Amino acid sequence: MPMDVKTLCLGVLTRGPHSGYEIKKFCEEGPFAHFFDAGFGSIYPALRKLAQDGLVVGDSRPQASRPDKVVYRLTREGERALTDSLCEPPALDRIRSEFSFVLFFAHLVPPPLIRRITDRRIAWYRSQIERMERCSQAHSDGNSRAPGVAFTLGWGLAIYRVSVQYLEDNRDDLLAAIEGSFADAAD
Amino acid sequence: MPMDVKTLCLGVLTRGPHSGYEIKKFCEEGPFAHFFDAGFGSIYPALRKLAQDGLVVGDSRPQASRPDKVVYRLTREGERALTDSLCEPPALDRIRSEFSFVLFFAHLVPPPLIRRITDRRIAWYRSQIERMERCSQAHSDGNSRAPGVAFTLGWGLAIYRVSVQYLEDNRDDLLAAIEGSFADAAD
DNA sequence: GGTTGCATGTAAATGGTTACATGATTGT
DNA sequence: ACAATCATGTAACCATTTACATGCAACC
Repeated sequence: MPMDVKTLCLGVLTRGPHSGYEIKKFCEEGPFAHFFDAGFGSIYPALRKLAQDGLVVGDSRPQASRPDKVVYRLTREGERALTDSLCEPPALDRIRSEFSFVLFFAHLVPPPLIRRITDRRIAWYRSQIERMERCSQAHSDGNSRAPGVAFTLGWGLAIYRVSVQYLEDNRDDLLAAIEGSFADAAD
Repeated sequence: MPMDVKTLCLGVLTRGPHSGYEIKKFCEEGPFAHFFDAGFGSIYPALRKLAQDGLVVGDSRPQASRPDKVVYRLTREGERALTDSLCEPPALDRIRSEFSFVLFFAHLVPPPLIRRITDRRIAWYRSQIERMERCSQAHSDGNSRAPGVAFTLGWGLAIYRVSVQYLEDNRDDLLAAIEGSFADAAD
């Protein structure tokens, strides 16, 4: 088992029992929203499969006027499976950045569009940085049981900050450079 | 067409006619080896599909004692399709980092293993930084036709450098922190 | 009255990886 | 002798995305 949504679920469940919905939330707002993301369409089947394999147990809690909430928790086998896969040599990161792709070919795109998407991306990074800082504060007091949480948060913050810095420092130069070449290309 | 291997191929081919093999090379060693990667099993079918759709043309060049080399070049329609997809609002980056995942759960992994994989990762980043610096020099002279190339390279370098920095600065603290908790967990 | 949040799930389609198949040449 | 580089491709499998389906409660 390399790193798929199943392993993600096992990981989240080490932090306590949760439903599929909550796992999704964790991927969006939690401390590692940055390097892993999954949709309902992959989380629910993953949990079901894990339950079949005995790595998690689902506890169905009936709710008024809502589908039953199914809270999953790790079994011994599940813990084992997770630690086993954590001990396997991690593969290289897979990054698929459409934004970088567009910037790479910036000379083929109208400059105002480059400006717009760059500004948007900077704003998005800023919002993420804020979220991560809040998250960081929430984790700083007490919870030293999982030092990796703060570690990866700090790393993500470092990357996001340097990215904002870089984009702000170099955006205008890039725009100036393509302003000429894009005009040429549109002959 | 969002960003898939087909779009990647179109992008590479703006820099001149190339074979599938060369496109793969470009993904490994070229200036954006960092944010996109694809295997032969996806590149060859992608090129074939693009050829069917008239976005590229393949020119088969017989070679002695080797399979024919098929050199593809963009058509007008292909250029058009690329610029169209470049103008679509880029999706958020998808990152899948097994390494970060392991560090997040560092307290569940034997500390020596954490040290080993972290050292390895730092070494890998270093090698990538060197490669990118070489790449950057190669691109600095003359080639200002595509300013986005240097821009994305610089961005990648900034991220890799800050990552090495962060990992080196915080690795020992992380190890010290888990040394205690891992011993506890293994009761 | 419309949107957001809670809460689960399925089915089809897409897209990509992995493993296989072939084979000469060059370097260690 | 063995590995790596060049060179293409297919087929099976796997994982994930997307779209669909349902429906109440709370807020604006």
